Amino acid sequence: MIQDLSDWLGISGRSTLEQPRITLAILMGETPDYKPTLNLPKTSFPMKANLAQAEPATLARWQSADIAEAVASARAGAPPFVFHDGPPYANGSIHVGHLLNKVLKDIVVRSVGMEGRNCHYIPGWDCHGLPIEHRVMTTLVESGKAAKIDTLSDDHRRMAIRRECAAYATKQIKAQSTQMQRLLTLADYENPYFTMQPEYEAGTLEVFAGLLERGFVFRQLKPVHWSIANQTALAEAELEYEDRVDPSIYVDFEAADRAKVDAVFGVECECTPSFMIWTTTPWTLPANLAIAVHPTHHYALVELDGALTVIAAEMLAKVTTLVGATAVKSLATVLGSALVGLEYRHPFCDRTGRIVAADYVTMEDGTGLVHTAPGHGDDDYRTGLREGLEIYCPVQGDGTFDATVPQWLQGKIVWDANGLVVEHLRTSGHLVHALDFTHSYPHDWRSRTPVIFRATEQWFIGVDRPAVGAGARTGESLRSMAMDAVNNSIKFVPQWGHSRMKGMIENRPDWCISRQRAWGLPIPAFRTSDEGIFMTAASVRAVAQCVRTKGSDAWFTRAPSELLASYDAASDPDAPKTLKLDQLTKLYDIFDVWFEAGSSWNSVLRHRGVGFPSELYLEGSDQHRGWFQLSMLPALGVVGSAPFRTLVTHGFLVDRDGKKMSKSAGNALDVDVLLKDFGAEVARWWVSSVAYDGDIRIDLDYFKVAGESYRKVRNTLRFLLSNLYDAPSWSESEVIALACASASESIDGWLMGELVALETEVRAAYSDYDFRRAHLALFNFCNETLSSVYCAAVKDRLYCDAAASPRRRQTQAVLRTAVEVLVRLLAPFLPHTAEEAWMALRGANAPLLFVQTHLDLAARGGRLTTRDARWKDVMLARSAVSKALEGAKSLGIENPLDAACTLPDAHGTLAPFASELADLCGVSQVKLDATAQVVTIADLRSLPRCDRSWRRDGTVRQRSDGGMLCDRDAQSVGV
RNA sequence: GCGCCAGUAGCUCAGCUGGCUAGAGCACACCCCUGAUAAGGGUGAGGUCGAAGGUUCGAGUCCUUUCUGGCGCACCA
Repeated sequence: MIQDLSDWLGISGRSTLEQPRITLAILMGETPDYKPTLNLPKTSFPMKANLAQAEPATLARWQSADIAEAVASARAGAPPFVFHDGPPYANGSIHVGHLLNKVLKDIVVRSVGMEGRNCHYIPGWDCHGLPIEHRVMTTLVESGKAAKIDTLSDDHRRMAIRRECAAYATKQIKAQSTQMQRLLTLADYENPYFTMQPEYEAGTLEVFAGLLERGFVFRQLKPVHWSIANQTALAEAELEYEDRVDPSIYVDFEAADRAKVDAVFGVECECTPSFMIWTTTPWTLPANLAIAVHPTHHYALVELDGALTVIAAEMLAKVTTLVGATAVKSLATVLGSALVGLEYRHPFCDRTGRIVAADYVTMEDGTGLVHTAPGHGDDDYRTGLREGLEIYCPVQGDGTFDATVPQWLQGKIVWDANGLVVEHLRTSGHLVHALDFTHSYPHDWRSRTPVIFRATEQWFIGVDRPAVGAGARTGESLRSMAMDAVNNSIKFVPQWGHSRMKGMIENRPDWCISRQRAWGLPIPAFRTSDEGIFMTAASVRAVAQCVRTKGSDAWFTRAPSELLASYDAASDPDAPKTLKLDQLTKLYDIFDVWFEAGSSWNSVLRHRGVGFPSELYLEGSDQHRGWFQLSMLPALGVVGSAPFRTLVTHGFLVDRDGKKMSKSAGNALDVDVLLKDFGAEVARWWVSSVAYDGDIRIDLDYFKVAGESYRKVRNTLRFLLSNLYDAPSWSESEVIALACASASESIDGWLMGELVALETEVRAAYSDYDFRRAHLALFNFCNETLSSVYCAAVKDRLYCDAAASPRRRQTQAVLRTAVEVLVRLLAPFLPHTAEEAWMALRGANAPLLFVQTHLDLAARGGRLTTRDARWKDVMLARSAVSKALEGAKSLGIENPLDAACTLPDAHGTLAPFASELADLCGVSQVKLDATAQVVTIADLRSLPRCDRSWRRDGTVRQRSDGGMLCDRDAQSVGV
């Protein structure tokens, strides 16, 4: 609604449009140029961030000034915040997952530091293990060195490999460290921890000694992939799957007691029935101890060409066709569970086995009755453990049978045994059918020979064994302690981590901690002269002492007596009575790398005096099963409590379609490219914006978005800084006091209220690890509160008021306070940019931003600590004006300074703000009207425009210098 | 197959214990400014809330099933 100008002014009779005096200047056609008289913005803080070049410079400055050390000493006496880095594996270039993880951690380190806490963050690396050994071995094989190494003695061979691995790991760590520092992360990179450091290894052995002492450690048979050619256990990564032809045989196992089978099926058999099994590894039959059936599938007793056989009902047709049976008659059917407990006679070993139930039995291949040899299969092994069967493995390391099998098999190698077994079964009448079967079969990646599954002795940490001896929580098992910790003492962020980890702990099996490799920390066990095992808590501690100074290489280069130099059998209650140290020989199992990483709370937090427990562990959600759990179990066993109070997990990065990232799929983003194209700050800004608790989509486009948003924040900072070039050099407390003294009804007062709220909100979000919330609050504050509202409103007074006018100075005090607050709040996300702004504000010799703490305006702001609720109406009025102005454009009022507006103010709520409304709405004049219903716009284009402020506020007239100026500008210029 | 999680405008996300016409930012369209200018401002158009059932006076919000995707585990005798 547009009113006539004279109506609006309410001065229709008396015109303010006086005939201006015609000055000489105007006669001469000269208009004074007022631009030089304005206080236009000026700053050294550039609009263009140029991050790809500027960040490395900042980094170099930080490194040469050792800011990690500077921050540490500044916080020396402050309350500690213990935060512990989970060690990434020292292999390969860092990927975007590392970027996410390390930046999130750095945000914690820096935000906690800004709160004044002392956070000594030590970065770590996981160094041992198969991926490195595998990679090194591949190189050695390719270069032909492996053959030479193989000719060395065991200790020398292992040392040769270990030296290569250590060199490789060291190189990887160096490269990764550089990349992580390039992400502008703040950590003690001068003193990182590596799991291969001697002191670290000693710390790991101490943990192991503690577990041994509490009775959690035991040795037991377990099937592993075994290379006959190399006489070693192999890990999954060392296997290559190739097609292989094996005999596929169907075998009848005769029931031990006909009457019991009769009873189960409710029929009377005329001859002894059999259970038909299927296998493609006939050589494992000598180790058969059981037959597994599925408890809820149906099994039929059938007459097959005169013989009675039990077979899964579902498999009947398939099997009879295959074996070519002509007369098939099903006599009765029962559930698998009914068969459980029945016994059968082993076809060629003098013993009986029994039927057991197993859920993993499928109806895809075979007969639905699964040959079970606990010494030769993982499933079989678990079934065996559950059923209390012996983990029987008659096959020796060289692939031959021992003396426990029938004589015709003794000493035969398993591959020859296949044929022998088949022939034997054929002769004895147990073989129902045999054919060749081609399947994918694991092979040793080095010798290219097929591997076998063979039970070997391994070390375990039992999760259900009660703690024994003196110490915390005697009688409790690791599982029960872990359940207690998960349920009662650990805080999970996000919350669902609780149920996830609980489920995992409920189900986890005993922890197999031994590996048969060279690149790792040896399990310091010895073999005694009478073939026993010697390893006690005290002996492990003695070896730990040796390792502390000489490293774990000592195990390979020293004699047992040297390794046990500090061991005193007399004072070791667990020492075997007949112990003869000089007759010990070393065993060569190494620790699962998870055990090493899982001991970091001891090797790093306790040994280096950082503090225990850690306030926080922060890793990807895969670590619920990994590092979190495998750190918690040893700590519970040794200390009785978890090594962390809070677990924060982040999800995994997926591509824009939600698909997993992988190099092979070609959807992986290269960190170096991101840093080059966007800079670490934009990457960090993106990380801070992400909802990290679930899957995180990542794409170049999202970095573009983050870059835009970063620029917005940067430009807002720039605007603030650029209007402070001539501000008095207030001290921090002076400027805060001045800013906080802003009148509640002033734009400055409003901004101060918003600023206090922002500081409170962002700090709370940081402490909740809700970085996204902090990010959004900061962005909205810069984008909306500052850029769109405050800066726009305050421009006029900053540019046009006399430089030293109280009103302008007041606003400058608020601007300065806003920068002080923002720079601190932004520092955890954007350390480089925040510091850049900080130095633009305080000069290059300013004290280090990262040793500052938050201003804590809420505690210092007096009446501004809460927002003034009256501003809500003012802001509503402001947006109503925006809309009205939009409508006025069609009438030719395109520039808001050409407009005046009337605001309805029935209850006088706007009245106290009257003097600020024109600036706030960006128009030349505002009038309040108690009777108006809607905002109305008036066209001021026929009023003279101030040459300096471009406003048409009704006071514009020609001044002594010949220019058309409003009162305020005339005063500013002094005419 | 099992456990945990997610699925709301083109994109990233808010929507608490179920209740007015489902919100924000970005992107987009149109416009303004040219004294934050390889900047700044305004307005606007975008959604059958993965799908199907159910509970309820009423569901994006609760229950069941299902689809898609992620993490972890198990499995191929």
